[in-house]
Amino acid sequence: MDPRQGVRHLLPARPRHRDRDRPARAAHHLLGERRTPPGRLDRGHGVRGRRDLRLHHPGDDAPPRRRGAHRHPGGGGSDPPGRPGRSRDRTDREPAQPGGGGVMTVRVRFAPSPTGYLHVGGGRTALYNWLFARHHGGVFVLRSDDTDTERNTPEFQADILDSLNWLGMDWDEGIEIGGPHGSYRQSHRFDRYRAVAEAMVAAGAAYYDGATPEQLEALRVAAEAAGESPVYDGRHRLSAAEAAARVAAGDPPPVRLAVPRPGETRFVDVVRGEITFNHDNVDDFVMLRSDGSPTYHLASTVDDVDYGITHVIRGEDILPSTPKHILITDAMGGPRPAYAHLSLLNGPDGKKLSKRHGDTALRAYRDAGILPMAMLNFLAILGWSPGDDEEIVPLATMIERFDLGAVSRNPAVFDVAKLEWMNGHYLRAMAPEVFAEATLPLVEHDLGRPLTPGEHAAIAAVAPLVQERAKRLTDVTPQVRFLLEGDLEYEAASWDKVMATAEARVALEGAAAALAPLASWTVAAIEEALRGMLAAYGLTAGKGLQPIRVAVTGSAVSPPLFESLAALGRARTLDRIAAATVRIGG
RNA sequence: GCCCUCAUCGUCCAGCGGCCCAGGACGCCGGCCUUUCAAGCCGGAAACACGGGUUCGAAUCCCGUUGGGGGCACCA
Repeated sequence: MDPRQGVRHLLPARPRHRDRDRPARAAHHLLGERRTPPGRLDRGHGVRGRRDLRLHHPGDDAPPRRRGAHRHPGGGGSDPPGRPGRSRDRTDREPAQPGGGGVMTVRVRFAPSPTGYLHVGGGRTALYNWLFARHHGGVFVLRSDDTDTERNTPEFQADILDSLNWLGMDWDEGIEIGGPHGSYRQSHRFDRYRAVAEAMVAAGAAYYDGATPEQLEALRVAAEAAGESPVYDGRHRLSAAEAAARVAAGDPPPVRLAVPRPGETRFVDVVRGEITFNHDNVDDFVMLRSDGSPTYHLASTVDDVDYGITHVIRGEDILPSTPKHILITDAMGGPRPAYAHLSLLNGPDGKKLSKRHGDTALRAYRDAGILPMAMLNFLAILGWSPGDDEEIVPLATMIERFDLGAVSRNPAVFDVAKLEWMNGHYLRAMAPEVFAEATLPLVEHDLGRPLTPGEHAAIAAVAPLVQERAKRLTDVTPQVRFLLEGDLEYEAASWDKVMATAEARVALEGAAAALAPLASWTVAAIEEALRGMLAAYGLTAGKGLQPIRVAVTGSAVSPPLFESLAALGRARTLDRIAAATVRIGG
């Protein structure tokens, strides 16, 4: 981060004025020039439809309104005539450039903290941001919210990048690739956050606090007993002199935001509509810790302002923190971004998705043979619908139709069964060569050794048949195991069920006799020989072929038999039939 | 405890006051096809949480109840 930017934004403070709702407003004029006149950016409202998409709120100058009109259709906010009655009239058909103002580029960000593997919920949040940016021709920023130096690891950082790349999402600015705003790592911007916090103190929007943990705890207990919200109201705030004394004594106090009370923060959430928070329930939270490091609220908000983020699309878990972010944004004099809070993902029991429900990390699905496009598609329609009844949605269609206003408000259950169905669909849609190419290395990996040329050829031969039968890439190895060199293992249940029949011995001996003299070892020849054998002995295909299948593949479930035998080769086929015959007898 | 939020089949989504005794998808059940298993095709069971309003008319609007989810740190 360019340190000078901080200086430019942090001109001397002016006396705070008395607007109780927005005490920090004075800082508008201190912390940098106001970008666009209010109202200008608000032109994006020529939209109607399901939900409002506010490209920008005018901030303090005009109350949110559109959503209300929508929610109360009778309330006078009727749609303009001449609009097609299409129910799916998307709200953000309107381009990112509001009519009257200058060009406004949509800028969104995904800002994970590298404290764990990127999980599916994070992936979905990233995807919705990405789709929104691509839909509007905007900018997708990848930021690293790595202020928690204790818990961050390079491994997790790398995993986030890997997972995003795996899904095929690219970013226009951010970590790894840089951009006009510096390193995009919060850990590199502590000076900037501190400067903002100090400027806010100077402007009266924040203060140094002297409350001890014990005092805080006592307040919390008292509030709970009184049936009130456990919010700290700044009663132990320090005077400038006291704060200076603490600093001098080597015991610097933390900086808290001065939440104006009474007061309220109201905003229009793009997916949820109008939301109001009474400041009696908003804490004077710590922005800057006593060690000078920023908390999430400060760092994230400062970055959103500094990076010119226009739409903050994130998980619903941060919805209750939004008034804090708005208060800081206002104090900085930045235009408020539009907020969109996505509902969270749950496990099958309706509880927050966790390891307890199975895999949560994207990486785990990748390792378990899920195709990136399947995961992407699945995540996309988990909480959003492209508008028709299609479930398989090409990427281009997603981008074309993606609409934040049409995103579901319901928490969604992450349904692995549906993911697998979708994965099977994408697996089958692959070109056979591509499938084989993707699959063979995986088989080698499972085996822990390279395939011999013979095995390679045999597996490649049946790959298209396996392709139709796989739900995941990892389903392949078990299905082609019988083609590997070495002894065959019989699956016990299959053997017991099939080989106990009276037809088993007949079929095996008949097959050996029919196959041994074959002139050419082809699928067609094998089929002809075996069907002839069935007819000769009066066996149905079901009865007569299953023993051969078990003898040769070890299981009652396998790729189609004739092709399997062809791939296996005559010698090994006959060996296995002979071995099985002996085994029955013995 | 306090605050926010959500509420249509088991699950995801459609539904934006009459087109809905509610539509699609996954899953489930049955059938067809068939050399097993898949795939595919056909068919079936399966939901507007509850109670009040508003309205000629409500799954759709309002209020309440109940239930679910989230948040309430010098974590993010």
